[in-house]
Amino acid sequence: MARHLITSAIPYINGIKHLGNLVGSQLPADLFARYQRGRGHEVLFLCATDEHGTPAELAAAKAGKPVAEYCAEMHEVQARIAEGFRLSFDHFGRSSSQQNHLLTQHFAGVLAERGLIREVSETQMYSPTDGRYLPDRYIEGTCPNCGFDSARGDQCDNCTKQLDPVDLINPHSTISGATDLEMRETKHLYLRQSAMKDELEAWIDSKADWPVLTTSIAKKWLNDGDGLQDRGITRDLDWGIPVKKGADDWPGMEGKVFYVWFDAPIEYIACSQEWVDAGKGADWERWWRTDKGAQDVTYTQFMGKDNVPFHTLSFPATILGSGEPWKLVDYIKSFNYLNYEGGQFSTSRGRGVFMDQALEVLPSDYWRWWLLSHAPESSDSEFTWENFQASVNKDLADVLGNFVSRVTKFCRSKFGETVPEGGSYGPAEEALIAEIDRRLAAYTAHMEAMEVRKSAQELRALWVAGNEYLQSAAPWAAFKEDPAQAAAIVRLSLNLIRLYAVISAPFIPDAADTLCAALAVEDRSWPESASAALAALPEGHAFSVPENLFRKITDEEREDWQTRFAGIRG
RNA sequence: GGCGGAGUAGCUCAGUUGGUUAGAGCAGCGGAAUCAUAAUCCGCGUGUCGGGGGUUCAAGUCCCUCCUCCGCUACCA
Repeated sequence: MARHLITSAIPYINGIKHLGNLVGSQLPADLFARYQRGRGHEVLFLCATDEHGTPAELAAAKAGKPVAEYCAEMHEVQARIAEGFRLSFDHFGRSSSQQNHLLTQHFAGVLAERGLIREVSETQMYSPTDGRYLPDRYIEGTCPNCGFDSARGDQCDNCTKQLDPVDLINPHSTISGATDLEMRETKHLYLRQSAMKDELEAWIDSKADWPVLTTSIAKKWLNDGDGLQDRGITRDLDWGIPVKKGADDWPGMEGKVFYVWFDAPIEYIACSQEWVDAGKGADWERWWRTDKGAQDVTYTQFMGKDNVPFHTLSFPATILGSGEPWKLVDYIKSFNYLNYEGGQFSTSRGRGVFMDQALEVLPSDYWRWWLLSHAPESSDSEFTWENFQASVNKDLADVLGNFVSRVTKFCRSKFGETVPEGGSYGPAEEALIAEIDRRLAAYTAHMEAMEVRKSAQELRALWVAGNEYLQSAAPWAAFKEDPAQAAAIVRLSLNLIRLYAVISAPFIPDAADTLCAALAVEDRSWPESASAALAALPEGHAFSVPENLFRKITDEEREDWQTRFAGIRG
């Protein structure tokens, strides 16, 4: 039995994510986790909320709540929505957990001991009005290069020139509008990634099977300009993990916290400790420590392309730099972006469909199917309501749902609610079984390779094969001449439904559960061969006709949703 | 500007190491069937493979060049 450690990029705490975020990390990770569990492998699937940083503090302030309270509430909100989408995390943790505090401080201490952290004194914009240091992009002013009047402190959106906040003319805080900004000297810790460049590059180069998107981004950062740069891993903030050297204070770093992108990936590990402490597991080290049982673990990470640098470089630098036997990622599956009706999803402008809204409109299976079958793997892809309506109606309601309906109802009317006896399989049945065998192997191979769209395509083809068979076998015609023959056709078709339930579960878990319950299916193990799998329901096995699996989206609904989600949510 | 991705049928997309008349799903048109959620099944494709040039017996596929869109560009996360 193989062992799979699977993590999804952890969503940021300040608000509910849109469907683009979902399809870029959590959803494909869940697909893979469900598939591997279905195959009978041992899986630990982890996700968490990423809770630190300036945006979290500002969102809490805007909500008029202490940041700890705000994060706790938003964590609950995101956890409930994740359940709504049937994201099967073994644990949904928090980067603000006590476990992550200790582990992050541990890593910092070890890295310092090994000479991989240096202290840097630098100047940083401070806003007395806001009472905080401001990240570069929270400062706006006039671009000294092109005169654009809302250039951000890090880069001008108009002329794309990279800037330093001190270059801006008439700089002001985007939080308060305050103009009384001043440069203050402050000390920060930098992770000496540059010292690890060769080691990281050799590691990346050894990953020939990774998606081009993943390796090209990593190599760009490794070799761009002067090569991999050291990275600041602390911030002057109140909310975060206090800077400590292991269990000891860090002289000169009082009142500072670690930067979110230092502690967020470490939460992947801490999350497994939370999982144990929550009573859900017994041993986290056998997943993470190669000296304590993790040497046979396959670790796969899922993320959007914007997260790739942190997962290919910063986090591995932390792991490798520690010199300790932590499990490194084996495969990074990265995704492009999902666009919305000709533009981008926009959190700030409320453009597009957000996870909570999606569930208000339709059950999760509809969304899971569309999003996964259109996952932005090779390039950015686009959500349109028209495509969504057409795909869901055709694939789920017509091809799969109707197949279940016509088979079970025909059986009930002619033979009752038990798998009918009699008749035998002929050439048509053998041809079907051969086709299912072939397609099942292709489907399994695509799932194994995390080829999400191709998997969906092949799964759909398996559903279609059932309709083709049924149409040509025509049990409704056979019944008049040779009821035993009709019985054999129906028996095979009912077994097809059972097979569909089992293999479709990673995509549409609720429908799979409904089918398994209706057909009284006990054994949901992944089929190795079609002939065995299609004999699982024996003659005389009792079942019940399920409600229609999927309803259709009407034109009126589609039009209504199109206008409702065009912008400015709420 | 730099780096990366993309540009293939009305729409969404496949097209391994260059090799017969460039494919799938949807939509559209015609037909079959009537078990079923008016669902299903069968048949139907004259596409400048973004433009131009080149290599080759042979290019969607390799090289050069140009155009368009998108992402990243290290202090948002």
